[in-house]
Amino acid sequence: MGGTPKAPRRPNARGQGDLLRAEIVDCALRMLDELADDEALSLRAVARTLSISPTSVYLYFPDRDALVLAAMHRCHEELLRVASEAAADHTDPAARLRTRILAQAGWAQAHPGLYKVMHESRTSRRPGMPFKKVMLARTADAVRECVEAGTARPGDPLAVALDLRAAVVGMLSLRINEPDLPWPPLAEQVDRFLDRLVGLSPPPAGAVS
Amino acid sequence: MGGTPKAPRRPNARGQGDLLRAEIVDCALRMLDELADDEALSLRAVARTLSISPTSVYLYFPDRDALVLAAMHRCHEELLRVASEAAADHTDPAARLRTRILAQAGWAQAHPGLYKVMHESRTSRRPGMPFKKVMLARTADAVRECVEAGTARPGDPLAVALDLRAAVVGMLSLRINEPDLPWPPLAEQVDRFLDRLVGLSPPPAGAVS
DNA sequence: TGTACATCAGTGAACGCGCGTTCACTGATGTAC
DNA sequence: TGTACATCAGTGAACGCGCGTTCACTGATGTAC
Repeated sequence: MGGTPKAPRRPNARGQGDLLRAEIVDCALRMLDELADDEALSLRAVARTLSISPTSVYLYFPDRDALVLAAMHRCHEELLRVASEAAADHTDPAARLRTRILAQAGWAQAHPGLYKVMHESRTSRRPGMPFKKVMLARTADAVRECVEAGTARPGDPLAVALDLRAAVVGMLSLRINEPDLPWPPLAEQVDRFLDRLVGLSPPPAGAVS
Repeated sequence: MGGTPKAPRRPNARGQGDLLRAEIVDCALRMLDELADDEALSLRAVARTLSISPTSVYLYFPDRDALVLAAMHRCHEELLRVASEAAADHTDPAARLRTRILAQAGWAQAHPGLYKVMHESRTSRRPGMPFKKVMLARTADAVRECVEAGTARPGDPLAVALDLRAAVVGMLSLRINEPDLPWPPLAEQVDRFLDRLVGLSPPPAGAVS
């Protein structure tokens, strides 16, 4: 995937031009996941993979940059959705926080390249990409719920969330960048962070791994 | 720095050819720190900055890749040296561990681009770059000293070091990539990680900020 | 029912750029005789 | 003391490549009359 061009294609039906736009974003996301580097993605490579002309991309995006931003925007939304959907399965605040973290971690392990692009790339630091800020705010909200429910150690939810996110982000980054280290099971390490940094007691039983 | 070429230069004296090699590595390191991306460094840009011909680089490195690896190798050694020198100032195991972590953090904040290149780049993941493994081993040794001295909570030093490094690496990565978040003072956050994750009591008094 | 025309989705050739790498070379300096 | 020569540090021109972007274009499909 990403290197081998698909078969030649027929133009989309009249009025269905935006289908190609979605395909371009899709393809860019797949390639970004493989490249793990937003600067390495080339508009021509995307076009080649889709068997379209490079100029066709300009029908939907003013330049290469806009394509990358569109891809990252979609990724951002999907990641927020994954975490929120996972949290919606639970009513207990502690389980909600834990599941949210595990969902993010699962997504990161499934899409390590995209994780790097979203968290570590130059483009992710640009204005208009408040990605990590939103993630932090969501984590802080989940921590606050736990504190208010009395299941977490009292404290400033934002400060606790900063500690927790640092630990989780670092763990994921190291697991991706240094997979050969003797990593414990992911859920076990996450639970230790929740216990030590948030003051959350270990969960009752099995959940998402 | 990095963009403006220096004045034209005279050839080094006979027998002093390796001086240029050192200058090339130096320059590559400065540019890597600015670029924060090993793939973005071009051999031609290095030559341009030093006012030498691109072909001169080939006198000392077989190709662009070898230049990048040489730069990262030097960076690796310097980072290890910084941490060890800082630790050598103390005999108390807890202070040694704390100072080591703070030295690494200080270096990362002084050289954010190089930090990213060393920790997050594609090149850093290649065989022959056991950079993060060595850092982890040093941290584990420092933790072991604390456990044996009874100043840290008993436990497997390697597992504790993995947790601690995850938190520290994530904190540094987030501080670099998302400087606008409401970060507490660095030493304060490090001490909290040492307390919660290692079981180390807070230190007596002031130290490196 | 036919026909002119607007609209739509997409193309092909060409541009200038910076890159890594190659090759044959220069000009100063030391050394053997 | 002179001179031929080897060695050394470094250069200049050229190559082919993939890139982002531009421009004028094609060919099918719907619509107004």
